[in-house]
Amino acid sequence: MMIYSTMSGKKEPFQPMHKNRVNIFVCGPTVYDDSHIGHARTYIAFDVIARYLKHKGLSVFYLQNITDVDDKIIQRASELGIEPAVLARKFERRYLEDMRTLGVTNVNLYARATEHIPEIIGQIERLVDLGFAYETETGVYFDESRFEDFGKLSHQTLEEMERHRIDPDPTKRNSGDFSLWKKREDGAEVTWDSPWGRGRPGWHIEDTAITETYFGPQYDIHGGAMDLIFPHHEAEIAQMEATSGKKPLVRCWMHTGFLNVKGEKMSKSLGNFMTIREMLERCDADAFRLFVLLAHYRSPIDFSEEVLEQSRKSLERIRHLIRIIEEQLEMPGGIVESEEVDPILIKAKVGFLEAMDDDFNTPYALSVIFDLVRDINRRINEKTVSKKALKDTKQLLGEFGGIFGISFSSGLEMSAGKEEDMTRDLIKLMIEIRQKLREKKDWELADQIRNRMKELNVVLEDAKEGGKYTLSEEDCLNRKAYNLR
RNA sequence: GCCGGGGUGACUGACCGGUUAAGUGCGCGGCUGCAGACCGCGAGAAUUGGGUUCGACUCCCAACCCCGGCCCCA
Repeated sequence: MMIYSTMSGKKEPFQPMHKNRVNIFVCGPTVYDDSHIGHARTYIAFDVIARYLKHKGLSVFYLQNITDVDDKIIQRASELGIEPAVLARKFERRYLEDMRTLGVTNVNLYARATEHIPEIIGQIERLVDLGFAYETETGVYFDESRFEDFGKLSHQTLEEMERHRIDPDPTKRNSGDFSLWKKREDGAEVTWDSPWGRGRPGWHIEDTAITETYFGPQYDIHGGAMDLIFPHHEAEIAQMEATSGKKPLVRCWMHTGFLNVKGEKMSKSLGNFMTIREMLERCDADAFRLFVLLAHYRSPIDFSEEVLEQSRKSLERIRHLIRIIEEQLEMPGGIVESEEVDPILIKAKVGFLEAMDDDFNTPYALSVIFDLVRDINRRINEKTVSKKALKDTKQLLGEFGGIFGISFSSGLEMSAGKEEDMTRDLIKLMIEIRQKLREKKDWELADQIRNRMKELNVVLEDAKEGGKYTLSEEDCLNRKAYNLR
């Protein structure tokens, strides 16, 4: 399996450090507000990566931090006149709800920064003892000039990075030195005791404190979006490699591309964002997952209603085949019987695995799925497919869906409450009546029924034997004009 | 300025030095009373200029353009 690493700038064979075990850490959110769909893109991508690694038989431990102490949280909380911790817990809960709705279910442990303060302090102490960090009146800083590898991830030199820093703290030795501990005597803020007085952790230290706690000084994969490469990940490398003396901190650095709107990065500051919640009000989570997977994880993707709608229709195409297969399987006989595994299925399976093994090429894997769908559709029409092959197809699509975290199943047999049972019976009644009318060639009345039903979101489809129906789903982001920006 | 990622058909978006990517949309045909779904066929592509090559969307060089990072950010 090949994975692209930001460090080397190319695809490298992936070998876990410990036999079958993969330790993966992905930078989590700062919980001061609802997450937007750009965050969702990254977390869906890594969810699928974790799912695939598991599918390969690896034992995956997926760790994510929750930044629950930070300037933005403190600021937002004071604006709202509530405790920072209350604010952080609220948005952490909402974030976790969003992830569950999106099917992002493979994180083994969410680690809060505030629950690792002793580990953070311990790591800073070691850095100070080793001479990589120093204390000033304002806090404790990492001395980048002491760490010669600084810049190796973002491929920059120290001099290059020192330019254009905005208002460096005057007590720092080098303008690029970053904060490990911020001294804060102010009683209103969130603070902890430390060897350097009361204060709170700097930006980067929580991640290495957390990963060291659960993984040790080295692990397999570190993920995040591209904007974290510098300075955040660079700082993590400096902190941990300086502390432990062991290199590299991680074997493989993986970074996702942005979700853009009209070519620009979606972000809070630009105001062009849509929260996950807003999106989910209008769109099936599975359609959004497909939208994300239709592009490679490292490529930027441009979000628009139109493309999301295209994704929804593409998903329908797959689901429709499953529906057809289920119908076919219920029909007695009439189809060629065979016990052989169909070559079409082998081709699909091999193609899918090859695509995923090649740096998680989900767009290509999807094209393999669509090829399979087309091939099976054709064979169903030609009546040259065995029931076994249909069962296998359904099973295989289920397997692919499981890796993508997308339900490809038809959705027709949803929870059947009494009312839904009755609705179904009523629809079937209408189909029967229409059938009689059609036999009498009363097209006008038959069409009228079909049109009226369609207005009620029940789409009737005529077929030789009777007829069938689907409940049409709302367009992803239908009608309601939703203005981005 | 430095670093990184890009420029592919109407839209989204991959692979690969020579063979159809794929999806959506569109056109034609089939099936249909019609429609839908489905099937078949089809149109349509590679920012520009050089170079390497028998042959380049794919490699190299240059130019142009876009996006991102360098304070915070998935």
